[in-house]
Amino acid sequence: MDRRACAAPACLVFVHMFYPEPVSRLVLADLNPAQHRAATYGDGPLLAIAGAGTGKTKTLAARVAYLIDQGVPPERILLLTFSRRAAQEMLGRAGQMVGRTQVAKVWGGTFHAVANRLLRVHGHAVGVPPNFTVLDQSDCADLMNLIRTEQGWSESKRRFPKKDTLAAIYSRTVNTSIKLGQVLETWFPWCADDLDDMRGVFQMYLARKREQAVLDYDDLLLFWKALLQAPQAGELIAGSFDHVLVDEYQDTNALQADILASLRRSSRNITVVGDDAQAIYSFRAATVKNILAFPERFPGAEIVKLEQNYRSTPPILAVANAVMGEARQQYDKELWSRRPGEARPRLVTCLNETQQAQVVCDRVVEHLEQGIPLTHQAVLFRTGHHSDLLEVELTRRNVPFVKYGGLKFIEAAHVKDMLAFLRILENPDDDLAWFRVLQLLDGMGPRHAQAVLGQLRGQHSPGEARPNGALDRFLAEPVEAPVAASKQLDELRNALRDARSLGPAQRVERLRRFYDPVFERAYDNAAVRVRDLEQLEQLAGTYGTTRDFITDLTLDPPASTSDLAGPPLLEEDYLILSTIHSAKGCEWDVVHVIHAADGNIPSDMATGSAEEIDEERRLFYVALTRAKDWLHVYFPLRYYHRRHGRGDAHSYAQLTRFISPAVKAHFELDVVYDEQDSDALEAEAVARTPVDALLNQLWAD
DNA sequence: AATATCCGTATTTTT
DNA sequence: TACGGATATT
Repeated sequence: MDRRACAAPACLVFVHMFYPEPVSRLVLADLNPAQHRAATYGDGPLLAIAGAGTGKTKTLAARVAYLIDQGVPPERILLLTFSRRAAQEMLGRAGQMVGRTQVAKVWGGTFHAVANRLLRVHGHAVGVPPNFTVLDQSDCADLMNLIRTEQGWSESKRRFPKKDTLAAIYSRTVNTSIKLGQVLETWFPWCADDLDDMRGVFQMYLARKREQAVLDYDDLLLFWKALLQAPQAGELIAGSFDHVLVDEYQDTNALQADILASLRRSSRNITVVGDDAQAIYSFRAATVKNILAFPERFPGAEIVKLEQNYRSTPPILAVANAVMGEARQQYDKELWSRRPGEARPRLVTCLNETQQAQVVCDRVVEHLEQGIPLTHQAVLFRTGHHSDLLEVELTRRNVPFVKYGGLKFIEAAHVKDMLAFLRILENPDDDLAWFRVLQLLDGMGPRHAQAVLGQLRGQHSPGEARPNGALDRFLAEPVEAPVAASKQLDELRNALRDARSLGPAQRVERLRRFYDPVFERAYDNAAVRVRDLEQLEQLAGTYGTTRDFITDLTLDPPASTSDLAGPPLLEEDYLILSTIHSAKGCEWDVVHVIHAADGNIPSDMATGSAEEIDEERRLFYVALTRAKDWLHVYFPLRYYHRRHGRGDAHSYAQLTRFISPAVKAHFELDVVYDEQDSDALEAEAVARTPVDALLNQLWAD
């Protein structure tokens, strides 16, 4: 049946009379009044404030389905999400309502992925060639470092910001659209003296990127914005979407808000969904202002609030609400739930990190025996390495797990190497890729690599269009290089020559024949890493072009190595370990939050300002609200310092400040160590220093 | 003189 | 993983 024929509601009723049940009816019957209002809102701007677990995904999915059902062509719907996973989830659900083939045409993905897609087609309008390659954050930092070194800053006596700081400052400036001087003053005051020199570095950074046809993450957004302002292309792109929907709007930045405004110059159909209480990405220049100012930027916006929580039991919500109730800024919503379940969240005080790891393992297994599979349980923590000890313990006990966040597949040196080969083939002007590849050869350090690169580029002064042909030149004529490298240089030449005419998977295969021997000498645990390369090769096989393969890999990197693993592994049951940031939008039956100590949550790195602490509080809130039925929060009393071989240097932790006495009252308090241990510990603490004794009293209650 | 190599140490969160 | 600093190698 052709649903697109029935555009008007009256027509739906008509269909209802003659067909068993029109799809949109089925969908909407399931929604509460607020969700229904959001899903079926007509034309014009719509702001949905959706608290944690209030069925946001369901509502947005229903809205997509509803729009399609109303006759909006799916390819004229743009759904911007925070991650690829979120887009897939939402479109998957919408697909169940109106059919997969329809939904497959919807433009869905992250801002960056959509920008990439548009720029491949329309980039010429803003001077972006279609074969551009994308720099990830560490590539940017590397490029900054290259310039930094060339400028002599690495040998200079004067302190000058390091590459990561430079990249962070640059990105912050771009994403906030604030002048460099003010950015330094506000967020990097210790670098304020370097303003002028930094300006020079950034100018060179820009010039380099342009001549190499590479874009960094920020460029994707900047050029998308520019594209929208270009006379013809802008009109064309803005006009090609009837509806724009944005998820997690609280975590978008000024640049993204500008893009949306440009995108909606004529049509006013825009839906944004978000929760100001869950804003946790200000370090990426996201600003809650976007969501707060939405009604002003899009006058006449309808505001819908989703407050009924379907995820968590009342006792879990009570804790979460109590934590947010003590926030400086008050949020005018409070979640409530009708879900059955009385199990109170548990606050587990452990002696130390080791015991914490053991108790977490114990409880995970208890829940497993109770019938809750590992995949329905998650351990959440503030930073990637917080799970180190736990990982060891889980491995020891043969509990399989998958870790999200932390060190990613794409950041592994050998994966970056392979990607660099592919980047050369895709975009021979990508000097960063050349630089990396050349240094893999024997006797080739930064100096020689630079020299070879100079030869490949030919005589060329900055700013001047370069003759296309670093790769052609490399394949055609020998280069001057250290003797030690000459044999490998020939092999590299052959590998690149052969690979050029092959498809993605065959390319990786051919390049590996060159790379594997190099790599086995370069890295110690080569055996483990080889598996990654095999997986990379396999993954490449699922792509039609190398271009798609490598951009996808940089824009939506697999969150964990197991993302790449084949079906057999995925069918197994495994525990989820995740940073709280990566846990956004997810939910589990059982959630274990570990390291709930001040210094970890809030992180020591983020206690500089009241705003930062507020964000840490929201982060803790996000962690708590991931739990459906059981919530365990763990707190180790004692932290050992980095082992220097001697003694047992340690310090005493304080329970996170976000669990105040009032909040604590909502918890079931678990003591998992002997009273004796605790007494001994206390005595020791008292004896050690008066300061520790004071601290000790603070949590002694 | 220019690189390569080894060692110890620190590292927030991510598109 | 990347760095700074030291030493070894060409």
